[in-house]
Order: sequence, then C-alpha cells, then structure tokens
Amino acid sequence: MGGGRVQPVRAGSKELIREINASLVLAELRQGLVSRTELAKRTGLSLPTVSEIVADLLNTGVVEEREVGSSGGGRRPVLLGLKADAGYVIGIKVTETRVIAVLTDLGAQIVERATETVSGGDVGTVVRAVAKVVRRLGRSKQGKSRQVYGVGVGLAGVIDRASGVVRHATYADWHDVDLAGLLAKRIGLPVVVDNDVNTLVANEQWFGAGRGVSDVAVVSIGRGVGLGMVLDGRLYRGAGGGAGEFGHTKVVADGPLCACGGRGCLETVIGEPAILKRTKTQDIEQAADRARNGDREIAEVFDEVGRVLGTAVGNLVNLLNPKLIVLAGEGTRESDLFLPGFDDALRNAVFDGLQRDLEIVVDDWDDEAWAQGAAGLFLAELFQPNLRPDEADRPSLTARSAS
Amino acid sequence: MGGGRVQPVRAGSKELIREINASLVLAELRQGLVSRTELAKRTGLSLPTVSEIVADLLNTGVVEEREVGSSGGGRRPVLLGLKADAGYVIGIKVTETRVIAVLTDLGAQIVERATETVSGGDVGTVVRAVAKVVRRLGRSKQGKSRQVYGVGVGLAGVIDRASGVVRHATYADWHDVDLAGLLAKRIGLPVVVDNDVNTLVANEQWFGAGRGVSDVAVVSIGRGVGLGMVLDGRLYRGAGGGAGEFGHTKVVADGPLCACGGRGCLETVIGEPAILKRTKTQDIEQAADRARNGDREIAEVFDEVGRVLGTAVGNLVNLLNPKLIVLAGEGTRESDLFLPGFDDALRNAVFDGLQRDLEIVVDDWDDEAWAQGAAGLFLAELFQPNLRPDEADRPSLTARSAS
DNA sequence: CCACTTCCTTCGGTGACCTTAGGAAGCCCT
DNA sequence: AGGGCTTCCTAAGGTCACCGAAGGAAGTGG
Repeated sequence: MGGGRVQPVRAGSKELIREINASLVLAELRQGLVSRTELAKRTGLSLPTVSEIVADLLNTGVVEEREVGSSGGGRRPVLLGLKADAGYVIGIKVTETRVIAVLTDLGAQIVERATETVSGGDVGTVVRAVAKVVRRLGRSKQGKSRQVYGVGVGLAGVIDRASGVVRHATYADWHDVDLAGLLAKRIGLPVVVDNDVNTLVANEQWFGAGRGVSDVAVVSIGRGVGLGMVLDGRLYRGAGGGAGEFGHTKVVADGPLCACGGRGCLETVIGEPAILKRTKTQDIEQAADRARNGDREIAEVFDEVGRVLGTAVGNLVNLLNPKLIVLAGEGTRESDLFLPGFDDALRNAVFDGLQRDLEIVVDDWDDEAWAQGAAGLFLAELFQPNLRPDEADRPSLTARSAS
Repeated sequence: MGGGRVQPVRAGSKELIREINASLVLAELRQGLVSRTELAKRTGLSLPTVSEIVADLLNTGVVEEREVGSSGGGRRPVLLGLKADAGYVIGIKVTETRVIAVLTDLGAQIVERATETVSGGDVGTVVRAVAKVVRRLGRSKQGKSRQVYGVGVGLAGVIDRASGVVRHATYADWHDVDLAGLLAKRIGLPVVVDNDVNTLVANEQWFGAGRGVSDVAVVSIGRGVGLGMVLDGRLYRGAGGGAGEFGHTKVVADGPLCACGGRGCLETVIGEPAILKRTKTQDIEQAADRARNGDREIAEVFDEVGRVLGTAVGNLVNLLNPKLIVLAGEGTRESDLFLPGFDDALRNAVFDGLQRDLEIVVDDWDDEAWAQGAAGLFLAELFQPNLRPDEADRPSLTARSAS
C-alpha cells in the first residue's frame, strides 16, 4: 500500500547498463545539438559506446543527425539532436469544468491543443472527455494517425502515482478511483496520473527555472495552495502519494474552519475564497485593483497574506533546504501586492545559513501550461532509466524494443 | 555549491552492475541466514551469478558459510551469513562536553566503548580527542590491531555531508570546518561526518523501527529540536546539507527570541531551556516529577509543549506524508506528560487521508545509541552501491579491491 | 538401493563495455 | 596542390558479468 518496503534498486544487468547510458546520452541531447565526441566527454562513456548508442537511437528515429559543426583545424563534428517530431505526448489538466489537453513533441513544445467542457465531476464523464481529446489529438489535420507515446494527466488531489489511483480528488467526490487504469484501458496508451502541482514541478525540473537543480519546491497559489517538490533530483510524492498538502498545514491556532475539517489551515488565510471574504469583494481582480488604487485596508490584507505565506514557505525551507522556490498559479498575478511582505517574512523565518543560496522565482502559468506540465511528466518517465525494480511496464525510450 | 546540478546517475558499466548486485545480496544477508538459492529468488538474480558474488564475498571475508539448513527431501542448503567480526566500524557522537565512541561489528552491534571529555569546543581539541578514542578502539585488549573500515561522526549543526564540512556547529563557534578532512588525515581512515540526527535516522533505517520503510521522519527532542528524514528510501539532507532545521520553524508569531536570532522558533517553546524557564525549575526531571505528583501548572506546560509539537509534526506530515514518525532524544523521557496533548494536536493537524497509514513510535536513545547511529551511518555507506557519479572515493564493501 | 527432490557448480553463449588502431574529413602552410 | 596536423568517428578485438542449460552433490523416502 504505497511507500512500503524498500527494494533499493533493480538488479544489475546488461540491459540496465544500456538503459542508464542511453538515458545519459538522451539527457545531454535534450540540452541541444551535440557531437558524438562531445557526448562521450560529457557522459564519461567511451567513444565507441556512445557511437553505438547513438546508432541505436538513430535507428529508432528518436535522434537525427542535424548539421555539421565547425572546428578549428580538423574534421568537423556531426551534430546530433533530438528528433522532436519523432513522436508525441499528450498532457492533460483536469479541472472542475474543463479538460485541457495539449499535444507536445518530445521537447515538450506544444504542437496542438484541445479542450472539452465537463460538468458534474462524474468519473465516467471525465474519462469520456479525456478519451475524446486524446482521439482528436491523436491524428493530424490530414487525418493521419500520429505516433503518440502516452498521456500524462494532472489533477488536484491525493494520488498514488505508482498505481495511478486517485485516493481523493479535491474538486469531486472521488475515492480510490483507478483513473490511470480506466484511461489506459479506454484509450490504449500508457497513462501516468499525478497531482497537478507535480505536473508543474516536472515542467520546471525539465524545462523551466528548475532545470538541472536537484532540490526545488514549487508552491502553487490560487483557489487552493499546493506544493510539489523535487528532492535529490527526483519528484517526491511521499509514502502514500500524499506529500505536498501545504495548503492544509496549520498556521493559525484555532483559526477559521477549513473545508478539510481542520482549523487554521494555510488555505483559510491565503486562499482566494478567504481573500474575497476578508476584502468583501466578489472577485480577486477587483480586490487587487482597489488595493492598487489606494484602498489601504485591502492592501493590508494582501500584505498579511504575503507575510503568512512567507513564514510558511520559510518553515518549508527550514525543513527541506531547497535551492529554489518557485511561486506559481493564478495567485501570482497579485504578486506585486504581497511580495514585499512575503520576502520580509521569509527572511525572518529562514534559519541563518540556509538563506544564502536560496533563490525565489515567480512563474505565472496558465491552464495550458499545467497541461504542458502533465506532458512533461510523461516525458520525464520516458527519458529516465528504470532504476526501481517494480515499474516493469513503464514506458521508455531507452529500453530497446525489437532491435 | 552544495546541491547544485544534477548528474542523474553514474554511467553504467560492468563494475556498476556488480556493485549493485553485490549490494542486493548483502542487503539480504543482513536480514539473517540465507542460502544461495534463496538469495537468487529474493534478488531476482540467476543462481550462477549469486554463487559467483557469494564466492567473492567469501573470499573477502565479509560473508561466511554458517550451518546447514533443513529441507524436505533434498540436498540441504548451506546457510550464509554476514561475518560480523570480519571488520569493525567506529561511531562517534561529539557533544559539548564529551566525545562518545563505540566500536561496532558489521552488524552495528557494539563491541567496545570509549569516551573522552573535551572542553572549550576548540576544533583541534575535538580532533585530538577523536583521534585518541579511535586509536584506543583500533586495537583489541590483546593489543592486536583491528580491521577498522572507517569512522562515522555525528554532531549537531549544519553539515555538508558530501564534503564533510561543518558549515555551522550548534554548540561551538565553528564555521566551514572541514572536519572529515582533518580527521581522515589525522587517523588515516575514511571518515563520514553528518548531522547527529541523521546518525539516528541511519540507525532507525537500518536497524530500528524504520527498517525497510522508505519514508521516515525522526524528530529528536531535548535541549534542541532536530529532524532527520529518509525520503524515498534515502537520507535527505537538502541542497546545502541544511535540511531538518525543524527546531527553527516558526510556530508562534512574534514569539520569544531564539538563539538563532529568529522569533517564535519551535525550540523556544518546547526546548528544554524553555520548559525550565516556564516551569521555574532548575532541572527537567524535577519539573516532570512535580507534574507527575499533581502540580497542575507544570503539567499544563508539558501538555502545551505536546500540543505545539503535535501541530508542528502534523504540519510536517502534511508536507512529506511519511509512513513513520520516530520521536527520539532525552525529551522523550517526559513523554508520559506530553504525549496525550501531542497525539490530540497531531490528529487535528494532519490532513484527512494522510492519517490512516501513519505510525508514531517513541524511541528513547542514550548518547551511546547516537554513537552507534554514527557507526550505522558509515555502515550504510559501506553497504550501499554507488549510484552517483561523484563520491568516487567512497568506502565500499561491494566495489572489489584486488580480486 | 533407487527414484526423487533440492542445492549448487560448470560450461558455453551473449552483449555492453573498454582500449587500440586506423580511416575520414577537415584545416593550414609552404 | 600536396603534405602535415588536428579532429571526428568507426572497426576490431579483448574482458567481464550476466544468463540458461546441463549436470554433479547431497539429502529424503519408499
């Protein structure tokens, strides 16, 4: 049941070696055009090995020889690059009202989009809607069927990623729904389901500000407050997939009642509904506008929101000592109003010495970006070697099929 | 600078395979006596491979053939076991006043002890004291020199484990002291230095309640409050080795001033000095006795301590969703007084659904156990394969020396 | 004492790695 | 234009850890 016992690593074998090394090569190729020789240098592998791996990848069609580089007095290198259109991945963000989907190439660049409205939050409805957009994106406008490697899905809730089971969805009354299984069966593709904040994290880690940084926390603010973490270079999900319930950490003793049943949750102070209530406005934009136009009381509310968030994030830093904090979500649109207070409170809360290398980035994402993140999540799976013993049927670019 | 860029995994090679597989075999052997056939089943390796690896280990002297098991109608298995006295490891806990050292076998069982008093907290003094106990433990009573694989050291502070540099020590004015380097040079053995709570964690993970559990948080309470974490099966230290400053998370807005310069730190509420101050006693035992004998006011203080800690730990659970929480340290001696409040507050703070699989264990450790933990930390190094590319000169049982 | 079971070893094959050598393709200088 | 030099890549051969299959070793039970 999630977490459980440790089987530290998968048993070593020739195939494992090849997967690891192919992944190393692919990881370098994602950074841009590189020659074989350069690849050998960067990965630490010998040149013949790199050549052989590259030959494999060329064969599969994932990589292509691009152009010829320049050199100072010698044979010129053949630059290799990922063949972005060698295949596609679909990323999906499921919200209360809509299913937002994007088709991306292997570089996570968006190629096409599709949306479906849903209502009711019924599982069947959502599955049907997802199947519909996947079908639509699965073929080009000329009607040709596309090579789609799989689908990544993000939604708010507690999700056991290993099994793809939604333990509990935030905006619907789902319990222990095997969404990945249902979808995989329905659309016949590998499906990865994860918490939506984790999709953002994956995107950050692979394509955004967190690229190459091994310890990152992404805090999403908006209606709720979410948290995704990359620890030691890997997305951390907790024993039961429930890590990151940042919005329900208690920050006010005997504070206001939260939808979760607890009292004084962070969300009850800095979530959108809480702000609306305290500013007596209908709409967050309206509140922000007023604050910007001199409404001191409302400005005060935003300032306090920033301070509370700053302290909470500061405590997070004390616990985890990340190198980078990314603030994301709609809530960042009001960052001009709360950032000063946030910064101040953060500085006060963070233990001396953890400050110096800490970086804070505000990154505004729209719904489409979340979907793109979901695609990135699947890509991450695709590009990483299988070190764990379970996950045998994970999708992979590096595990060779028929050679 | 610490953390930094990701080099996801070490390049694959035959040696890596062997290291991984030897580690798998060793991991099984640590659980008890096992036959070759059984090892093959458990590790997923083929029998010939297991035999070969075992042959290697027998050769090295780490493993030995013990006895012959029983079978139902067939050749009886040769049971293999770790040869505990094949070598030793020294674990050391450095405190303000003493250097406590233990010599353990490869099963982390204590074989001998040694202590040195230190005063002043000067780096040179500590190094000399450590060297002294190591020298003493390094030879048996008959004066024969022992095979010692290395030394693990734990002390309170922010420590960059990769380099063994003490960024900041809690009870002394050390900054950026390369303790591991100094010690290694002085005693001529591999040295691993880490935060003392992490030594406890290592012990829990390998030999205690956390054995085989992949997500554990160990909270140490006493004079200060510490936190060590195993996340995804690995000790987590943060980008700069500074993770786990649980004692300096802010729990009271504008609370009392802490030694760290901040306000409202957890330590300022539940640390031993804080309790003494609030109960107006000289000695924590005394306070506890009074509470147990009916002093309502003091009992109230302990109850509140429990509640504050419970909420803080609850928030920790919300963030990380561990499977197990271990409470350790001298502070647990008063657990009868604060546990009820702790439990209550914890239950209220933890997000629904993260509760069900959560386990809480109180584990009282004395100073010697911390030293044993330090030994365990080194053993963990010794038994685990090198997956990372750096750490080339890490001590290891599995990387073969001259065959 | 012979069938049967279980444990372990021996042997040969595969594949991924490496090192070494050498061919290919460019530059530069006389 | 052609020989030297540099750089990039491929070819060939060796090593080693894995595996599967076959078989020897050591028991039990009829």
